[in-house]
Amino acid sequence: MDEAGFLAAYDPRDYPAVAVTVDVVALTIRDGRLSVLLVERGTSPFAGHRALPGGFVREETLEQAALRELAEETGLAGQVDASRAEGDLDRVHLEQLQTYGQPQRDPRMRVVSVAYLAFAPSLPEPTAGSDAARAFWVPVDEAKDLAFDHDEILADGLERARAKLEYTPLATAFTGPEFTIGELRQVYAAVWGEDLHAGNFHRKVLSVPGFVESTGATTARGGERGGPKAKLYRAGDARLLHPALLRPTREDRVR
Amino acid sequence: MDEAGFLAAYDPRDYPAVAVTVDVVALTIRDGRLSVLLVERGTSPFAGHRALPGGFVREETLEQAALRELAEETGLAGQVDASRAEGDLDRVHLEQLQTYGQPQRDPRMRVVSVAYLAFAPSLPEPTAGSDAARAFWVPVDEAKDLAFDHDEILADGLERARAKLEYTPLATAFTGPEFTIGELRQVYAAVWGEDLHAGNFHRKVLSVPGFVESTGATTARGGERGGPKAKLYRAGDARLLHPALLRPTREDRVR
DNA sequence: GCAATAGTGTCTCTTAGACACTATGCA
DNA sequence: TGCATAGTGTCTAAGAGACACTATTGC
Repeated sequence: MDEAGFLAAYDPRDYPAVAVTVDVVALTIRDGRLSVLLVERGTSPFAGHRALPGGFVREETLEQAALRELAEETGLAGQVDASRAEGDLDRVHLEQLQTYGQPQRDPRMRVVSVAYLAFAPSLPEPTAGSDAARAFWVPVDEAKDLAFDHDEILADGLERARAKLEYTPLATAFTGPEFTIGELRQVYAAVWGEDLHAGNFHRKVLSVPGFVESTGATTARGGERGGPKAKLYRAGDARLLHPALLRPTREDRVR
Repeated sequence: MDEAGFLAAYDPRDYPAVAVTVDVVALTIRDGRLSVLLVERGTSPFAGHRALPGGFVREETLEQAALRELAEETGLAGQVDASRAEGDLDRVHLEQLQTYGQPQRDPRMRVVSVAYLAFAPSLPEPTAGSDAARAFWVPVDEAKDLAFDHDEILADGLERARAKLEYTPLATAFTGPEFTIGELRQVYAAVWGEDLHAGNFHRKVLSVPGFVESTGATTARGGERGGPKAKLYRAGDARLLHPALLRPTREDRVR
């Protein structure tokens, strides 16, 4: 940016207008399935198609714009709306994903969209009757034929999420503040789409420094279909997993 | 983006103007040191400061904009300028880094900048007398006090580059089309800032499927200070290294 | 000859993962 | 009682890294 001689004589009106938006790939786990937040479009283009929630960037940071869109669509409060007591969005992990700027990605005008990726614990269904009535969670394998280039954005978000579970403790962003090792394993299974060996997973998680720390408590009762009470853990202070928790090897991913 | 009711009534002139630029973190290895391409700013703000090369996005993709800026600043030809026979930029690896959009990052107006990261083999110094006379390569540990938020962008680019060498074969983007294992090791040493054990590195590189493939040839002569002729390799077909080539562990990176 | 580098051999320690097993608690 | 789950033990194979060593070449 800001090439010296260029900007000196620059007037924004000399250039075709470019709009900047944010789109959010918000992931959660509902009923054991990895799901993404979608909205239904009412107007052309792509009327009737589903799309990622998003909107124009105002006088705010890009991250604030993403949080604002997320709060508006889910009907949940966050830092953005201090008037509500409960800050459900406070526990949401938000990171920038990638920026999409193909000239024709929006048929109306040049729109550059900064995509964000959010990991959320299981949130209530957006309440009907609110502004967010048209937003809903959809299992990711049923989220196809989205508007614009949102199929591609979603695919990029999913790949990022799957990779991040390998070397960061972000799986805990999908759980409540306290969780069992079994719940954590179900997060990995849902995101990666494959079951993991319970015993080996258990030992592995406890052996990675700072991944989880014990609360000392256990669940009030065992599993619905039997089994002992499980110990409860909370997220540890590690920001990276060392050694990492690698996905089961797929040779075809390599080439 | 494209929130339905929102866009229907949208007029770009209703919103404060936002400019979109690209900035490029172009890395190469010169004299064994990891170096970044910088330009000197002639005008306010930050007159006299060094900055990353970049400029406004025109009617082109974001990636084309980054390639164009890189070609303009280095004076090297690429796909962008088909009139030149040699496409030195063809062998440059380019990927999107991140997008920076803090409202006050440019004091004049709202500028959202999409940063790109480039890995280049050792390129000739930008020729004096050309348009690119004010661009130059600077060892990364001497690239400080850059204009705008370019210190942060450079730091993010370096961290990305270091991480990418671990699990991708992109180190070969810093070498010529044919290289020795020793040259490859020097790339890793320069980017990571630490020496690697020659023997173990050698065996490791050859053991990763698809990282490198033998050309059958050897260097014409041994090293300048003695040693046998080394076998020559070219990049293999792997896009990911499996198993990865991890950096020497630093516990302090984890928390 | 000397120094530097290419490339290989070998040993140890850690980790991933398969498999087996015990203990607990719900229906 | 039967079954699912929590959690642990044990074995094997692979990989990282330390160290040693030989071979080849420039000076």
